[in-house]
Amino acid sequence: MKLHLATPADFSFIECVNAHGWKSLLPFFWDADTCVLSRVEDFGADGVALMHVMMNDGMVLIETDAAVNESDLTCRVQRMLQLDVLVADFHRYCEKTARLEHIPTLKQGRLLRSPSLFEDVVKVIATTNTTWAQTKLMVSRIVFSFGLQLPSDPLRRSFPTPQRIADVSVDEFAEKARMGYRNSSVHRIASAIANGELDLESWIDEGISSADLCKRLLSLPGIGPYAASCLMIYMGRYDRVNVDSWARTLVGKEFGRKVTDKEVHQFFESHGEWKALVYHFYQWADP
DNA sequence: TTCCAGGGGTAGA
DNA sequence: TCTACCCATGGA
Repeated sequence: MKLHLATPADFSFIECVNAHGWKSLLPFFWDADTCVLSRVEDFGADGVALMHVMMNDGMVLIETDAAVNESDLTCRVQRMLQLDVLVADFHRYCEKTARLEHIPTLKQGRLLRSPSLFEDVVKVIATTNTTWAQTKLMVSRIVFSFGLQLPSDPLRRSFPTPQRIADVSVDEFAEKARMGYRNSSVHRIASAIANGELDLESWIDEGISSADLCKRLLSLPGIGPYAASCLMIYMGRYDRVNVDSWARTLVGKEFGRKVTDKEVHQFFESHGEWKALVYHFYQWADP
């Protein structure tokens, strides 16, 4: 089936997909030559389908290899591409701020995210204290071990639901996912969702303050300041910078010396509610 | 062997 | 609030 979605004038599909590394984590597959983003998606009662997302005549075109619920499909793609996230105010701020002028021109500001907050949480945990190569391996092991097979190509699988992970013991999960000390965090979160103790997805649309949202995210096992700030970016909250080793490197170059996390935060302090996006799309003098 | 990578959790000061 | 230490994993 085919479906078209209208996009805001300040939306760029390419910039959204390329904004960070998520396009390289299964079940996402990004074909840079054709500019088609695809992934296997578990539509529950509608089954497992292969989804292709691309631009067509200024609109987002979604193609699936099986009939699925149109409303469900639309919601998932809108979340993936942050079509519901407003960036106009951020672009206006960038227009009058040094080293940010390129952002509205390129229509940057949206970041590819997973169809569910659960998947984003698991993937962010998989980025902590490890290399990007290891992150990709951890995520691919989760997908291949616990995701559902695509009927037309059993080698491709969906990202598992919390229930699929909760259905196995933490030892079995650890043996297959090999996420090190992160195993128990992921399994605990999946189990809490599966048994009804935790309703992660409801956090997305709740109109709570950034401070309260941050507290909630920090209450999750395996989620610390860095991970919480990353997840807040995906939820349209940019007032906390996700200080990582790359941020310390870049700000350290600006200062010409090693910097503390506090100094990295201070470096972005003047950008107020846009701090995290500024870090993400900042034009560094010597990257 | 040792270090460390897109940190988190904890204890102690 | 800060520092120090340990935490699995796997590549360099």
